[in-house]
Amino acid sequence: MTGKQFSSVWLREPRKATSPGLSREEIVNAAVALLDEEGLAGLSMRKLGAKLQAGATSLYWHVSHKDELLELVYDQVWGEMSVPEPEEAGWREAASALARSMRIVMLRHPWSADLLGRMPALGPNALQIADRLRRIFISAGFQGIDVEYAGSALTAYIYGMTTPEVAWNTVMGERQYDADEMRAQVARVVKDFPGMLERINLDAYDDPQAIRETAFDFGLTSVLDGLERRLTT
Amino acid sequence: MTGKQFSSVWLREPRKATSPGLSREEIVNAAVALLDEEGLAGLSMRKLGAKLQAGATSLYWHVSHKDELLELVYDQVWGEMSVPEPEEAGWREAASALARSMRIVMLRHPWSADLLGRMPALGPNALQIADRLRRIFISAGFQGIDVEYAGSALTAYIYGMTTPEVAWNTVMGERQYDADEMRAQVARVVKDFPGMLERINLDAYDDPQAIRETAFDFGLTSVLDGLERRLTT
DNA sequence: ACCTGAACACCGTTCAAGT
DNA sequence: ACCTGAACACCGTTCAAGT
Repeated sequence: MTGKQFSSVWLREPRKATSPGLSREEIVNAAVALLDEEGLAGLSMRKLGAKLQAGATSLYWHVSHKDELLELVYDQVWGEMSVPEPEEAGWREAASALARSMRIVMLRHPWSADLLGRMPALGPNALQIADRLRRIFISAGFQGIDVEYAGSALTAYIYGMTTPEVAWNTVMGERQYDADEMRAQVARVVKDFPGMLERINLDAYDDPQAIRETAFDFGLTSVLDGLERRLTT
Repeated sequence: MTGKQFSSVWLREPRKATSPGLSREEIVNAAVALLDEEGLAGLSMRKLGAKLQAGATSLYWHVSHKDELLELVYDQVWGEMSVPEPEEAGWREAASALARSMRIVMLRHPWSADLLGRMPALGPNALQIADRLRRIFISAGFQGIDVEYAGSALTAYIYGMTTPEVAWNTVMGERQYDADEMRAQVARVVKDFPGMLERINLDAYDDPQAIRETAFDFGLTSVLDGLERRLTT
């Protein structure tokens, strides 16, 4: 309709990093802090302005709209991930490390789960990880476009798995629920599906932390095994 | 902080489905229509009220807040998915069908990608799919909590893969970009990573549709192979 | 039982104006 | 070059009041 042009902060020159006024770095750091404290819904241009002791609208000089700000903080998140050089560590080791690192960072910055997969990842940190990801599957022996397919499958698994975990933590963090009461409520709603009732008592509402980590590794091993199989056939 | 209680539309009795006034069904249908037209950001209580020829705040009688409305439309989406009975179709066939169906539905209702994995799925339709998912991996031979692990891995892959696809479509749908120009812009930003430059010309910006489907199937086969391997070791 | 309007406390963004 | 305040067009939600 409106004919909006494709745009990204990373496709235009940043404001000169000169001395006076707010720097991009200051803004991003304050934004990340605010996001960590109050979540994605808690980040408003007004609050961020206040945090920087500036007028709410001053930010629009450094950033053309809120989405650009989000692109900036998004890349900051990619910068927190650590992935070993695949040529040294071996591809499976590197892939596992990437997966676990991505999960940890998402759990540390719950709001990042809302950005992952929805926002162009063209920032320098994101590109660095993307390059390492590519080299992981190159060194595994994939060729041509399969390198990309394998990479997509891995990252899809990682954040597809971690997003619900983050959402769960967020809901649970706001109020400590009684495990038995939750079980009872879910049981009520699930009563028409007898097979699912048993399962409710299987998985512990009590220590989700450990279970979720096991679940993550279970799936990760499966994905890597499945990808490895593509190489031999 | 606020001590918010865990709550869900599905945990309390609905308003009586009596004759007068708005019905839950009317509301949900109108909401889905509005979402399809204008996306998640386009759904406001005010607009939905107007669409129903009602005051904006009338909705609060049927729904205690916007999140409950979203839970309702969310379950509607689950209702559009079709999964064969795993005991008849065989587990791999059923799993593939579920995956493809989920992807299609997400592409049809782009806003659903923003809800998946973030919202409790306790509605009747969601539970039905969850039950089928469970039976898929039961009939595959998984036992105990592994049934759940396998199910989580599969669904994580599906929406981890489809969410970026939906986001891409949304961005692209607003304006038709020139494929060559996009390539050039990405090339500029990626210039420090020589290995990635080649890749840009590999994957066609021209027919993403077909490529994305191939990518989806590639990863799906891998995930299923990897899960199958858990059974034999 | 169901709906209304006014009101409250917010949003992102634009823009003329200031220094 | 950088920042400001006022203003515009929105939000979700509450609540007293209506029928």
